[in-house]
Amino acid sequence: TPKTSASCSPAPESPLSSTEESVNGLVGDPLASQSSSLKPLSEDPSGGESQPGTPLPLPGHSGLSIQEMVAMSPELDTYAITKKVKEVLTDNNLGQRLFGETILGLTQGSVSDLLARPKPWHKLSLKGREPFVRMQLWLQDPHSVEKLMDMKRLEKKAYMKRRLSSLSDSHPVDGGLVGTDYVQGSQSPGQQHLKKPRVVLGPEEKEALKKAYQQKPYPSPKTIEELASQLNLKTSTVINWFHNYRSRIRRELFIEEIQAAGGVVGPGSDGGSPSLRGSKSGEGDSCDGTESDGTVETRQGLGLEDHRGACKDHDMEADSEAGGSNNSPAQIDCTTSGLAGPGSSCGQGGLGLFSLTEASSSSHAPSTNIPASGTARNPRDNHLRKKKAANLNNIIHRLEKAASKEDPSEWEF
DNA sequence: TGAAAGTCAATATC
DNA sequence: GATATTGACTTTCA
Repeated sequence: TPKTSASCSPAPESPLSSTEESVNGLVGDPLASQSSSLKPLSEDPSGGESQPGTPLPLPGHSGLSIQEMVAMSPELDTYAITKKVKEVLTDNNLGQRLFGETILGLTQGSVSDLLARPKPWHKLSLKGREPFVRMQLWLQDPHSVEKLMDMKRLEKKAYMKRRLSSLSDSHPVDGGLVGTDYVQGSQSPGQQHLKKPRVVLGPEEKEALKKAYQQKPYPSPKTIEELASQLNLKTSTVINWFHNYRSRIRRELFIEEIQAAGGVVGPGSDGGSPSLRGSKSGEGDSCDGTESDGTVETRQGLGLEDHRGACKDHDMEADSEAGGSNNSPAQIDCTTSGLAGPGSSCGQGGLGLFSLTEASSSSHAPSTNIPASGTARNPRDNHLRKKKAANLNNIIHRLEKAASKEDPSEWEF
């Protein structure tokens, strides 16, 4: 399946060894031949306002759909691609919105997210790879910037035109109840119903949720309900928050791994051995890896009382390592999780498991005996160190759990 | 069926 | 005004 191949396949495609190669060196690449066939930017009769979700149709000459192209694509260096795209956009004063809507068929927020936190190729599903293939094609198109500039001009022209006509009509084009006032979708005004107001969690609520997450990245329904009632939130909000937080922490860690590896993304460079990667059940676990209790931590997790002894009380915003790494995203800092007892000290036995990461980030502490509260030269080093420690601890914990089961079929990773 | 992935779009921030 | 963040939702997948 796409997902399986994305996360577990040994990357059959030829790996790209460097940023430059991956961005510019696609000679012989199936996609390279498509580069010049990138569809000219549609000259939208409506005034150049393309919509997300209706990206430019793809290169026509081969008759390949984007899905087919994605499937055919060799492994791309997503980090290098986004870096290059950001560069080009900045250099040419092109906005994310225009780029997203025109080239990728995505909204500005999605583009921002994608450019800031690209996931490694092998972690992406086919769908997730699509924007990167589009970006790659765009970068390869010698007229890409030119076309986008044209589009920008067209948009500006259309905007001015509308402004003018609205002024002459003396009623604002943007007036009325379009867009933000109504639920997504284009109902006629009569059918429109008011949007649900966006929930904005307060700092205390976020803090409490983070603490709860540190204790249990996968809270039981009971825990969720307790959290919801104590924070006066809907359970769906709490559930969504956990989903989003897990997902975003995971992505943060991808980035960190990439950066720790020197910005080169290749098979394995995200620091995960395939055997450890992509294990759903193993990804991000609770402190004890079970859902058995789910009661005690709730009150503590809400920050209603100090629980520094249980899980480290640190700012998840600044160091989201509690989510673990891409190996097992949700981790608890081993220094305080209570798991770092005898036999599970941070780093012990983890050398091999982290050899890839460590090898590529020699400036960091050795993978063994990672200090609890890092003495790293800068917060980033410290952050990374803690993250690795947490990751190691989690792996050790799983190994211990597995070892405690006699029947190998019961082993859980 | 639950979790992850992917995305939208409102809102915050720069 | 552009970009970043994030709650909510849909789709995909195991």
